[in-house]
Amino acid sequence: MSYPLSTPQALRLLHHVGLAQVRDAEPDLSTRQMTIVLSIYLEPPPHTVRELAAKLNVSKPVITRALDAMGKLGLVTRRRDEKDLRNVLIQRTVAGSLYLERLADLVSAKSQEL
Amino acid sequence: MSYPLSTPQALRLLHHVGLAQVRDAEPDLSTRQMTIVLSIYLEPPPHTVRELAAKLNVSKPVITRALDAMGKLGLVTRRRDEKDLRNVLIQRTVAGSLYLERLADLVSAKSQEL
DNA sequence: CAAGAATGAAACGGTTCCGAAACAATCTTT
DNA sequence: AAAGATTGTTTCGGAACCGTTTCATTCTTG
Repeated sequence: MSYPLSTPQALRLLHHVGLAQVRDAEPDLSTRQMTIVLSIYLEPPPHTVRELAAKLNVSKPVITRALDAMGKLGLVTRRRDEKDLRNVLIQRTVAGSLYLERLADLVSAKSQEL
Repeated sequence: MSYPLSTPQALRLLHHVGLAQVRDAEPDLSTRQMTIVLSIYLEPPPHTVRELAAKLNVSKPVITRALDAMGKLGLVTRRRDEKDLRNVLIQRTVAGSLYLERLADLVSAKSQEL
């Protein structure tokens, strides 16, 4: 349980996270990509292209391409659904978990110091 | 003063903010652009291209182009420094303040509910 | 089993972004 | 005043992303 962040505290938190992302030469994810990864890791599976497209209010190709890019980074994987071969099930990876864990620690640490 | 956010809470917070950004058809800022705006509004002026480039660890053209884009959106303005005409002073705008205020309210509200 | 619906991916053209190098304007140094 | 340094912008080719349309595959329905 935590008290709400004040408005300036909220902005400083976002600033800090952004700075860390930008400064590291890491290929930093776009806002869309980041939101997609978070959806996959925070909400219960199974995840499909169609579902994510609907939830984010974007077209399906946007999701497909984001998955291509993030798959190349090893943050997610795709597997065909054996129950319905039209579906593609999006799966988590160890690398993706580590990535988000580091990110969360960053946010958590900064919010503590505000 | 607030207790630190737990790691999953921190990720949910980022997820929520990302979702709001992506769903609104608003031309959503890139991570770099967002970080630049936050730097301009959170840290004391004056702000120059050179200073921002150094702080974000990116090249100067990156800043120039981001300022072009965000200037078009009305989030920032540029003015030449009269003391040293080589410098460009980056300035805040009303629209930019409103934009960040809405964003901060979003973060603040969500952090409260976690 | 044939026709239509659904799913995800690929193709296409246009826009935006990037890094590196080159540039114009201004200041500083000698 | 001339040479060099500094600042921000522009240019260039290449890469990434977007929205729309089209496609291949698979399922569902009549």
